[in-house]
Amino acid sequence: MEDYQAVKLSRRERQIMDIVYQRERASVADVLEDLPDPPSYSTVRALLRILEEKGYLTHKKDGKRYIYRPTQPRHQAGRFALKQIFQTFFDKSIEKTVMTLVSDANLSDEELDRLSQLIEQAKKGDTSS
Amino acid sequence: MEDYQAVKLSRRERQIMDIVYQRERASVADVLEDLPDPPSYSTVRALLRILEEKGYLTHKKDGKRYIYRPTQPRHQAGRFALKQIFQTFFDKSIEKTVMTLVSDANLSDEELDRLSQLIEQAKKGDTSS
DNA sequence: TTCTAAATGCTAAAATATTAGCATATTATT
DNA sequence: AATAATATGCTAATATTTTAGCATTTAGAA
Repeated sequence: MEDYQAVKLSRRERQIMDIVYQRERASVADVLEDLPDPPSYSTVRALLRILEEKGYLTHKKDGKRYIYRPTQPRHQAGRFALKQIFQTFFDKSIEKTVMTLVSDANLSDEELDRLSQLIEQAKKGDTSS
Repeated sequence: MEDYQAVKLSRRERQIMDIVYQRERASVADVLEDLPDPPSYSTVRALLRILEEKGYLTHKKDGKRYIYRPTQPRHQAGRFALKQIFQTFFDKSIEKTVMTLVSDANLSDEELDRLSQLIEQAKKGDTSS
């Protein structure tokens, strides 16, 4: 099967990773604030510590508190996550995935223009694999 | 926070839901086959039963064995999952998400043409929100 | 510098998820 | 209709996750 990062994570761990990725960096209080069915402060601290032990997060001190960040770059993690999605829900088809996104999105004209450009580039550009 | 379906699922439950969505429908043996770090047959049965109790799956009999299917349509679940992804990793921007997909995809010319068409339609079509 | 508020370190309890195994049922074959 | 092979039903043990609480540290204000 797929060797997707989040496969290994427990429920709370995933929730927390999502929050930290969304915020790019987060204190314990930040995470607690965003967590559904919020547990106690020490619970969050414990989970952040575990995620750091497992190598998914690092922290640095900011004043007297810790600020956590993902170790894996956001963009890279996003790609992994997308891969998982289109494999699972869209017959492994990136085209179908994009179709769904664009159809649902109600993008602005500017956004659509930029996408057109990108696609034109792709058509001309690399025919490589 | 987000009320995303998978938020509630345990690690194994998610793995199994992914497999069933990927296959559209699956027997116990199918699931076992695709599961990373495969557990025992009865383990898989137990988890499928639990997922059915929770309402995520149904089964019907096929000969003497059960075939499980998701209760929520695949496409709908896919949309939810995509939403989660672009909120978490792409600044809530569908455009950025599509950009990443298209850039990484190496789509064929036909696929790119179809996407162009879709975008053209979107430009003309609904200006609504 | 002392004090206070607010943070982390650590450990162990409680809850939940994961697993295996034995009993029973079902289907197809002989 | 008896049998063998292959399913499921159920229950209880084990492992992991999730949690709280007490001890300690830290940074800044008085």
